[in-house]
Amino acid sequence: MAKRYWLFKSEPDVFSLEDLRKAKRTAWDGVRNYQARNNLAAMQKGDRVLVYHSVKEQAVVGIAEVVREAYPDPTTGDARWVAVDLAAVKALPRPVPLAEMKADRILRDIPLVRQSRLSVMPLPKAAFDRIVALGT
DNA sequence: GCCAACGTTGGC
DNA sequence: GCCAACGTTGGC
Repeated sequence: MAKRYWLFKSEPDVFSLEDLRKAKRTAWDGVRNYQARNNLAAMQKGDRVLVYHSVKEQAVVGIAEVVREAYPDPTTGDARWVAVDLAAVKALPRPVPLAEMKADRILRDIPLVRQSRLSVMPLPKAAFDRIVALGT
C-alpha cells in the first residue's frame, strides 16, 4: 500500500519534537478520541508524520516517522485504545506557523485548520509536501 | 483569560 | 435515542 501522511499535534510543554529527538523513539499513547484512534490504527511502518506544536508555538516544527504500527495502548487496560511508535526524522529549518497555513490555498482546508481539536489527522500528500516546502 | 468548538455523559 | 449539561482543547 502507498505510503500515507499524517500530522500529530502536541503541546511542546508536554512533549516536543526536541523530546522526541532525544528519546530517539517514543510511544505515542494516551489518545482517547475515536477519530484520532482510527487514524493511529491506519498507520503503517514508514509513514511520514508532521509534528505540530500547539498552544504556545502554533507551528509545524518537524518530520517524524512511524516505526511501529498500532498496538494496545500500554497506558490503559481498555482494549479500545491503541498507540504507535514514532521516531524523529528532522526538524524543519523554518517552522511553518498556523497563520501561514490558514492563508495558503492548498492548506486552508486541512483538518488542522478546519477541526482544531483533532490531535491525529491524515494529510493529503500535496498538503504534506506543501508544508515541507514552506518549512525549507 | 476568554470563549468557541466539539466530544462525552447521563437523565429522561 | 434524544438532548442538555458539562469538561476539555486550543486559538485568539
